Amino acid sequence: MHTPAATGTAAALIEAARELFALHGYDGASVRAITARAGANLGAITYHFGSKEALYEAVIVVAMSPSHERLLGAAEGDGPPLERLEAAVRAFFGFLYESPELPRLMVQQLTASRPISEKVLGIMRGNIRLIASLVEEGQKDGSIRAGDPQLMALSIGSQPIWLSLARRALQAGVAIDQDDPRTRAKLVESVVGFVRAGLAAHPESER
Amino acid sequence: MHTPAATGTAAALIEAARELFALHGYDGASVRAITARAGANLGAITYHFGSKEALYEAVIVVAMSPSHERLLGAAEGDGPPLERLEAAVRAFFGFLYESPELPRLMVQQLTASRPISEKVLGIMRGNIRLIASLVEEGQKDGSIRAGDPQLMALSIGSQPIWLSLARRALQAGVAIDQDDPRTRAKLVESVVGFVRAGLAAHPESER
DNA sequence: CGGGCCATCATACGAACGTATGAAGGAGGC
DNA sequence: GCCTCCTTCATACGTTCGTATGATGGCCCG
Repeated sequence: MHTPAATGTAAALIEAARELFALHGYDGASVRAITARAGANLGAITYHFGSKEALYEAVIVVAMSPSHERLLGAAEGDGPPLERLEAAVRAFFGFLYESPELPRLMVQQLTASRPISEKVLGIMRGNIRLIASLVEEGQKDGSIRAGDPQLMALSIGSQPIWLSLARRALQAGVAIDQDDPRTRAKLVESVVGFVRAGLAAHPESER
Repeated sequence: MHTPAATGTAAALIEAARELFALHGYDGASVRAITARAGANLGAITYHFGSKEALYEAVIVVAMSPSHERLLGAAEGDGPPLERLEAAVRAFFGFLYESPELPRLMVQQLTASRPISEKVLGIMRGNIRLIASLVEEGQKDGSIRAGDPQLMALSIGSQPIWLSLARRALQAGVAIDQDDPRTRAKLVESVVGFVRAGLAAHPESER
């Protein structure tokens, strides 16, 4: 019933909630902790959003929304589809690096018991379609091998998402520290190379 | 301090906890709900495991442990490394299909704020090393292109894990229903094809 | 200047949480 | 038959949860 938009307090609540939801999960992030971090009163969530649940929905929609524009920005251009796909992978990595909380929020939505928000599904669908259409374009001009474009898009998207999700585990488990720019660049380029090789129709030697 | 092993009640608690933790997260699954589902008394968790936290640790270790043996079973053999890698991908998919709760439990561990259990890290590390060593073998005999084997292993593993995690979202969002065996087989084979293409050194035509 | 409105505040309420406690049950050894 | 130990049981404790309530503050418009 509320459309709180972006007053100072509401925006601060969304930001604090994004951090705490990502860190501790929906149930693990208490209304008291969120309002305290936002510098707001305990009743602020109820007042601005109606309930904790509604705040969560607002948080994830706000966090996911920019991803599609980022992908779009990387995908447009006049280069060959394969190159634009590589740019999209790099852009997606970049976006996830800037929004490290997003994969955690997404995965909570995907694995929770309640139904997935229609807005979240819509954004996800749009991103998959965008990548799939690039693949299709490459298949038409012969630069990308045959195969279901949608499934290929999923193979592509899996890698940035999961590698961002597992950041802490990779650091602790196999000493891959994505906070180090050089390490991160290596990782990104490895994935880009894997995607390029996985898609390319002609087995031309690379680089 | 307890080493509960597998008495009836303790095993039932682990099973019920695995289901509820996967469904609702650590904080979302209450001790009361778990014990009720296991048909045990409210105090059973404290008695057998000492605390809810210790039960959680037991659950995830028990769930992850078989994965390494499954991968090992698929990876050994005398075929070419690329074929054994494909078998490993298929086996990993199969394992995740039989243990749909596992990715959810894993991702909770990876994204929570508390440190990741050393046992979980150990199993993960073992799986990555196994795949990486297969890649390395293929690079030595020239069948797999150059590149960091560990990073390539991460690209490979990302796909089964994330696609299992996103199962519900893929069903609701892009109508890919992994419960349908034919759909699932298509998905698995698409990933296997992507991995093969992503690794292969010689661009020989496939199939 | 005064009344209306929106935002923030302290505080309270009932419910659910994880854990602690001590009694009751029940099979096995002497 | 009784004593012992392991397990299960009902119940209670203190804490924290999300939300509700009514008072208080400050700004704008008439």
